[in-house]
Amino acid sequence: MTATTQQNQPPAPPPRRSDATRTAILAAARERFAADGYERATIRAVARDARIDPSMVMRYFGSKEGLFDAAVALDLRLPELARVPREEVGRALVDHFLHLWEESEELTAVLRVGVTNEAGTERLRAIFRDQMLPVARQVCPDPEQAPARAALCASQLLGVALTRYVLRFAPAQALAREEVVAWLGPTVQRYLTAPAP
Amino acid sequence: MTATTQQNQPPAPPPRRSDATRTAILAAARERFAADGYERATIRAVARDARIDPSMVMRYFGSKEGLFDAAVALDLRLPELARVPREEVGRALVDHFLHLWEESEELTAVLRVGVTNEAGTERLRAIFRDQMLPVARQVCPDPEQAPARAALCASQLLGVALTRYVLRFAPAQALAREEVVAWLGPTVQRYLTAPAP
DNA sequence: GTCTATAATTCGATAGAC
DNA sequence: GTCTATCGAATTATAGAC
Repeated sequence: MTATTQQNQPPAPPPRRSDATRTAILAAARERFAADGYERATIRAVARDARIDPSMVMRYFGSKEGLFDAAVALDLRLPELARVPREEVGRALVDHFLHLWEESEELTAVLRVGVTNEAGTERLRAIFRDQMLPVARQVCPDPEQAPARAALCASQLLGVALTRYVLRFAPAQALAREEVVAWLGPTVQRYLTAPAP
Repeated sequence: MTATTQQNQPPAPPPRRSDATRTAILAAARERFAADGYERATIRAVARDARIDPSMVMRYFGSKEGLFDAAVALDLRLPELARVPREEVGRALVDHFLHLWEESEELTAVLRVGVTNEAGTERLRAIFRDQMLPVARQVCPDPEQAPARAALCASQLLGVALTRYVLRFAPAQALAREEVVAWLGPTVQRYLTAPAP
């Protein structure tokens, strides 16, 4: 079945007939990378989950690294926080991150892969640099301190994700999301806006 | 050269002649697990670093998992903190952890492995349960809240180690250890002793 | 105790028929 | 676009000579 009925939708994405296969592969890849990390997430397993042939993964994405790059295009959607009052940005950030983490497996995938794969590490560094750092630059008093403050925020946000969603410490999972926000919100707020100690 | 001159030292460790090989293997294993994680840290590479034959590793430790178990016997030495005043335990904990992390590769190894290997995850959970939790029980006001407060501390301590020593975010590495202590000390102190929000 | 040789898998990647 | 078949390399683990 060829895509016959499309003549002019220049800005709209051209719906190729292979898009379904493509997205199925990517969804399966995210799941596997999140559950197993880079090394143990095999192309064969991804293909099995997507109910296609392993060689299709190679055809679509060229290599395992190409598959990872395509599967994890992480947008933290931090500009959504642009309109919260300056003194509430800590709570908002924590709440936003927890929602992000729970609504998709992409963050778990990139964290798990980032710990054992060099390309994954570089990806995490880029996300920090391009998405977290600008927020700190905008919020914190002295722009020169922005990198340090952003790094402190990242340490707490990644740390809670690590204990809650990757290592799954029982007491970390037992906390309700509102409790985590109430505890960590002031911490992140302080890292961003409090005078340096 | 056989160990001839030992007849009675019952409590003292019997210095077998193969101990040197054994410790060389373990040191190499820690290094490899810390640098590469579980999957990419091969027995062959460990043996090469220790300048022995790969089959010796199997003979000494039975399997790759046995090697990991033997290589990472993590003692956080937290009882050392028993005598610091209650209101300074936050700073002391952060300082202690940073020293631990910088003086050996064992913590990096167990964290990296814990993220992608189930046995490693279980090891990290055990360390949290047996070493971190008791400190919280001793310090925090309501013992019933100890697990939650210990989990919060772990999230910040593991988070800063993650960004500093594993992912190596540039701004996280640029911070001096004293700066990290000054920023995170109050955080951990609050997680342990401040009234619940 | 140490080493050689190799078994038994598993993986990423490729070639080519249909 | 999809699949079969397979290559070449790497791994853990074992068997056995010395």
